[in-house]
Amino acid sequence: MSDPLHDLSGDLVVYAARLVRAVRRLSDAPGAALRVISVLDEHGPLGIGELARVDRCAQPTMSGAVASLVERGWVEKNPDPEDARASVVTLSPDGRAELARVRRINADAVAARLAVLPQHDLDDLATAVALLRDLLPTTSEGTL
Amino acid sequence: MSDPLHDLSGDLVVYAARLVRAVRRLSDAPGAALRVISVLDEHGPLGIGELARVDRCAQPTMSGAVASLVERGWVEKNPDPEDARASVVTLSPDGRAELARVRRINADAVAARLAVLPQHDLDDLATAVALLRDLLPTTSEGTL
DNA sequence: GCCTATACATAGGTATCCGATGTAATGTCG
DNA sequence: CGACATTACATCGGATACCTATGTATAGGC
Repeated sequence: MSDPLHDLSGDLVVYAARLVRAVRRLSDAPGAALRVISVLDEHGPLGIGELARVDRCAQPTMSGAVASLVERGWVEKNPDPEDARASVVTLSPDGRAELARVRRINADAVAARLAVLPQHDLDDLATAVALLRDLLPTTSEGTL
Repeated sequence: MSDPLHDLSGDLVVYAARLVRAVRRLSDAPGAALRVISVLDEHGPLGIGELARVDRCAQPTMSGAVASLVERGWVEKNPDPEDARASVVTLSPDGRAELARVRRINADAVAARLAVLPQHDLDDLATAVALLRDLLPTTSEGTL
């Protein structure tokens, strides 16, 4: 009855969720905002709809998220020169700095904790990161 | 300037967050409710305050979460026989069934995805799960 | 019997999401 | 070229999930 692959897959989600929840409290920046600027950092300037698809949220949600990011000065929103309906959202220097700040906070916490866990070495960490990264399709849409 | 431990630690959080976000959409159950019944499943009956500490949320938040769980029939809330101020929250059979259902959905998705990733074997998954699990202190309170 | 600490509940506010719906620009097709 | 569907967003109304501040009742020390 016990299927190791299945059981471990379930555990992976549970522990990943708890890690994320613990780390989120370390910085006061809203999670939704961080996700958006993180996506912009990786993909470059994108429209509202594309951002929503990549972030797996509805388009109105992304409209609101981008509006609040503009208020914070973390992104710029300009009309698309090639399509008067569309917008182009660009990461600003302040947004890039904020992203770096939060990532550093997260990394500090995880790295410090790992340093006192002798049973896990750098290879284990690299393995975990590669597995989590590969689990999510970048563009296509599977069940995940 | 590049520190592999630090960089990988940051990436771990980013990819874990994306995995969790992707998986959350697979079931329609509220995430807060699932976390609470998951904690009850592991720890057994707990009071409101203890639940809040374990789940890293404020006590009023947990009061509300438990109230909605009682409405759904997933937990029972009874007065603590040894302390008239306190309550004891207990996982119900329906709650246990819901927990199993969502865990199965999550595990199915992750396992299916891993099955088509030849570069990751069961050992890699076990390594990742162990690392994520050990990252979080069970009771004490570090920076994580 | 006080007085403080503890276990919750309530009130009020913010952030984050959703679906439904409206608007304006784009592309298509006869 | 004009009707029409499609696309890219914005707005609205509402739900959920958090928070802080504050109130209430019981417990326990002296």
